[in-house]
Amino acid sequence: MDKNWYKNQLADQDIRLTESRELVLSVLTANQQKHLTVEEIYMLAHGENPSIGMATVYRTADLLVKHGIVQKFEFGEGKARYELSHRPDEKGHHHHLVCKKCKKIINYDDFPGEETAFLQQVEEGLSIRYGFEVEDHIIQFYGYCQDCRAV
Amino acid sequence: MDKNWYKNQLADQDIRLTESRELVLSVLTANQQKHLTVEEIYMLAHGENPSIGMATVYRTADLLVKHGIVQKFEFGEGKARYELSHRPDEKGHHHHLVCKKCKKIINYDDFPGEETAFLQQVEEGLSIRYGFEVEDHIIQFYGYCQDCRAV
DNA sequence: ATAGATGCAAAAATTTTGCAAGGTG
DNA sequence: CACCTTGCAAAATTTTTGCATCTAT
Repeated sequence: MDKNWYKNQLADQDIRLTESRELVLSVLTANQQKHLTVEEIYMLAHGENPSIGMATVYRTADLLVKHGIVQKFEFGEGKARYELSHRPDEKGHHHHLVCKKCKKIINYDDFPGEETAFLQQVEEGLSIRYGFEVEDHIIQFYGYCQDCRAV
Repeated sequence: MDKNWYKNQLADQDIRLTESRELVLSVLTANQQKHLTVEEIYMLAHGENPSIGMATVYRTADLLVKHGIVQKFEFGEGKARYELSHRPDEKGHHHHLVCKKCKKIINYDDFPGEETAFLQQVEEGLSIRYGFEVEDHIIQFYGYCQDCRAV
């Protein structure tokens, strides 16, 4: 991925490119498979540039979510996690498995065909029946991972 | 639904049937389509029996979630919501649409065929490829509702 | 009788906000 | 230069916990 891929996206949406925002985006870009918490983003960003504050990370994350650049997830831990967004047809698009015992979060991306078919049907139906225009979705499976299931 | 349907479920899982738990379950039973917050459950329960405390509602909700009787949802509001669980093939099973503008949460349950097929394939695949045993899933669509889309 | 459940209040943890100062287009 | 953004600290919110008391089995 281009090191500065987000500059156009930001400019196009009238989001000022500030040092903090670049920093948050670079942290998320370097950890795309990791669903980071605000605290984790803050620590990583702070390591690069200690002048950044926690509130800015919260505000930046919200802003990027609102503009569709970042996706917010919650896994019942009492805090949110963030990842760069990937469209369903893009490389990098994935969903999550959450282990109820060890709380591990596993990414998976193995069912593109089935998912596309399912989503297409659902989104079409929602548009027709509810007048609802889907922009995004979250699919999570809860259960027991290989390690915890064995016990 | 039988007024006391949960008594057996609780007994079978060695959960003591206390007044508070009965109260929380009766509130959830009476509001099955409503994804209540803890505070809302507390207010309704407290109206019936003022001796119940907030901490008990938190503890009871957790307990019921752990035993699969209740499902916990998060919609990015900074607080959790709870509903009685319904298996995918059960009447009452539904998913949620969340409007990004007005924050309305809409239930939908009209895609049993597509969903069943999709879930079956995915859950089977997850079991084979990841050794992950699925117990539950969350599917949410984010976008704009009829009212907010119009603007 | 005994292990488990409850209420209350205090504490913890996460997220939000006000405001003066600084940065971006 | 006007407006937006930031950092800091304080505040607000939600959730968790300790402990003495009570309760279900």
